[in-house]
Amino acid sequence: MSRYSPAEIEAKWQDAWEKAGIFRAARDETKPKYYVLEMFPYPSGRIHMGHVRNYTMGDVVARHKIATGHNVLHPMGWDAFGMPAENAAMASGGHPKDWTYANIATMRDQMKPLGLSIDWSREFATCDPEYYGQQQALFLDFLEKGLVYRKEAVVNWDPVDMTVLANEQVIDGKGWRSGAEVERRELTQWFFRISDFAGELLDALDTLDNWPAKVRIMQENWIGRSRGLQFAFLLIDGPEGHDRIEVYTTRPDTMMGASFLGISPDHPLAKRLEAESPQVAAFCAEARRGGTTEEAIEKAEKLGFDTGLRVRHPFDNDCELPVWIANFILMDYGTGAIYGVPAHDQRDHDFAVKYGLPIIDTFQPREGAHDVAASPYIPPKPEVVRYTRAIAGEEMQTGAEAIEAAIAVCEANGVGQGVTKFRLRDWGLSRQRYWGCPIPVVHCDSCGVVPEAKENLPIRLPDDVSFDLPGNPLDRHPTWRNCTCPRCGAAATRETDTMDTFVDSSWYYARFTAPHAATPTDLAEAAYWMNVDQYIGGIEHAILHLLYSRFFARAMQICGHLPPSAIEPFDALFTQGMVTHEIYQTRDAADRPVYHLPEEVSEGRLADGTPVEIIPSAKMSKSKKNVVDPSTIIAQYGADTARWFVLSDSPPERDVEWTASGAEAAHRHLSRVWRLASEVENTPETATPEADEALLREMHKAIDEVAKGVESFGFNAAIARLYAFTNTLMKSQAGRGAKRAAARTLAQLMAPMTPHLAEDIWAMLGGAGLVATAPWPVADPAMLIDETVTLPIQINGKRRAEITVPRDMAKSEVEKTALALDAVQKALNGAAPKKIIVVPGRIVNVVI
RNA sequence: GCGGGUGUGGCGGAAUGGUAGACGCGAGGGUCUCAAACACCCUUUCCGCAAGGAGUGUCGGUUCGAGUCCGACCACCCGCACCA
Repeated sequence: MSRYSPAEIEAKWQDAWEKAGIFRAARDETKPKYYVLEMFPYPSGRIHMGHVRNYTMGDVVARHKIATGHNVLHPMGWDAFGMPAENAAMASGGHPKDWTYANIATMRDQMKPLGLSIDWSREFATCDPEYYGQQQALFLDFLEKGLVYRKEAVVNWDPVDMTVLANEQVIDGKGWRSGAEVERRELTQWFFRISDFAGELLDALDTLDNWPAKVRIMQENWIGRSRGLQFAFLLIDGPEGHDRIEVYTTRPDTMMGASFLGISPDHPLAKRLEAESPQVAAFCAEARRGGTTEEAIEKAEKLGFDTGLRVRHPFDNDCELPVWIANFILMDYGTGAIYGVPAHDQRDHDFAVKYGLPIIDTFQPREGAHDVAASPYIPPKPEVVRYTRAIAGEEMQTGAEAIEAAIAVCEANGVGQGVTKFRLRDWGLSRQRYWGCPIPVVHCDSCGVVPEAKENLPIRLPDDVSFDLPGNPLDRHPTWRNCTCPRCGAAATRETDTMDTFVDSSWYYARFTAPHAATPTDLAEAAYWMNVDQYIGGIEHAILHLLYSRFFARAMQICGHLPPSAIEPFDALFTQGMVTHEIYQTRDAADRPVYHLPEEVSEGRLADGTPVEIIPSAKMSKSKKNVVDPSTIIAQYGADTARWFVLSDSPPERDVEWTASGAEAAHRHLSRVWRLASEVENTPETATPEADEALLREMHKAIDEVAKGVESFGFNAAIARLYAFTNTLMKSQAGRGAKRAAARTLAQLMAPMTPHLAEDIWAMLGGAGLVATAPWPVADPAMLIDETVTLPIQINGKRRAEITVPRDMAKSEVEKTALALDAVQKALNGAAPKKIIVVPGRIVNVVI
């Protein structure tokens, strides 16, 4: 073989790794453990470049950790339940199970040629009964501990997917998957008690130092803690059973400015009135409809209905406030009722103006005036204000101080109490779908809802189902739901709802530590391997998956399935950018856009010569046809080229644009490296000691900088450094020994990124064993410091000259040398410099 | 509206407060070849023939020295959004 032949060497080395079993993980107390995990894929059909980028990053981390003496766990599996499988079944008449497992087989076959350091013996799919059976066991444990419960609730109903969605899965009033307008329905559903953990999940974010700040902030906002006062207004002549309205406010300091009371159309009082009055019913129907329609319209239109009822202000017996039903008040936040202070709140102001309600100023800024009739006065930042209608001090700093003072006064007067509320609500997990984990409970006429007995797990999905009708096939299955009550033995029916697929991905990381255990986890294995030291995936999971997983780790710990140390499952998180590509577009006869695959376009034209419009790079997507198939690239250039390219060019957290020229350049470079290595043995033995020394110094610098890049997710910088070192090596006049050492080190440094090429070179140059397990090279600090340094000479901060001097030359000597320069003398023009700054080894600045 | 982020050549991007533009792409020129492919070499921030000057979104500040720190602004991107 005389030229770089990736197809040959990649198969060869993958085989060698497999035979050596070096990626198989086992507990070993003598080594530090390292668990690296990439977010497991949904088996949608084929892998895409985004997967390649994600798994390559994880592989670089894993291989670097192996080389630095860690016991590495690097598993892979499949997030295999979900709607697309059912949709495919509905469209083509197949079975979701067949579709899913076929996709898994395809994608596994596509992934293996990438040469990832994965322990495939731990592979599982969440749709394997062995996995979801353990998930059912977890569910039963959660049920026993009160971590999951059943309640009737208004839920988000996706009319297209015909299932319920969690709040987190509703984006802009639309289903996260189907994009359909979400409706509100009242159903009895299962919920995880995640809101009980709201405070803890929020506080613990502070401990996640190695998570991106962005993700922590997003979770913080999502959990949404607020501090306020909850109290009641007494109703005057309210309907029977309604003598008070509870409200929650974060601004009790402005309570004296209240001019109306608003309740949600879903508030119990509103419902009571609705039953009595067709007018109220009509209004509430209108208001509810508005709740999920186009946001822009909703925002503009505030709708209110005066009930005619009145409440008494707790601090002013003479003050009576009207009770309105308003469309902007949400039943599921706070108490579903508010008091409006138009003078100090934009929303209340809009409402008051529209319906002619009073605007009562409760404080004014000390300087200047503000007409609250025109717009509400909201202090831009905490400032001292004078309360004209105060419940605490007359003069106070707005913000937290005023609010706490007002709460204290209210509590002292028996008006409510200070409370902390969260935006986060319980996680509804019931889905009216087939292709998910069955909820292991039965409904018994005499015993009610009964947990399934653990020995009956897994409750398997039936295979004989049809998808010719919308809705849940489990509901219409003739026999599957028939069972006996685990408690009384009478005939009973199974729950036909399945679990949200986010449940599956909320604990898979723990299952990987003992994928074949007869219980959800094996505590000894979990204690050894957890936490995940480095988790890598997309930012799109910043809230849903990562928040649910954090809840699950806590819940599993309560049930004894995880050790206390695993309360936060992911020590470090890295969110990688996407792979993008230009979009090639033409227009059809009706001027509609037609997209073309990159391989159909050459020099801006289709094969028939039609020019294409080039639309700037965007995330690869099948609909825009701006995709390249990893398997095609591997066949053309090899996996190492694909790996090298997705890591180069852009920082890993940012998007990287896939270009044909970039891929070719990557391949060209790898060919050059291979050729360079293959020619090292032809290098003459003799060379100058200076050339050898210079090359070895460069080698140590490369070791130092590449290691820093690899350790800090600076893969693009590490690769740039490797390019530079390769260029140096190619031009070097050093002798065979020095070149061999340098090339071998180059192989080691490249091994995390291009493992096959690295093995081949390593073997070629007589490296012992596999480079994958060879100890990572260590830079000699002495070799990082040069004997002479080139110092830029600045005059007033502008570079004007440079001098090359011995590294340890005395400051005074450097100063003297610099001052003697023509450029400096010319600038000084006979005068003495005001000041000379000498930073040893760095710079000289002459101030004139 | 609230929260967060990012602005550096034709492009992707490098730069512990110390030579801005590493490395790659693209472009231009050249060597090899009958020719091409492959490979290799040189140039490539801008203005200028040059000497030299300007330059990291804008305006200010701190500093001997600012892409980097501080303040204000502009632009773009992302997340959340009638949350009381």
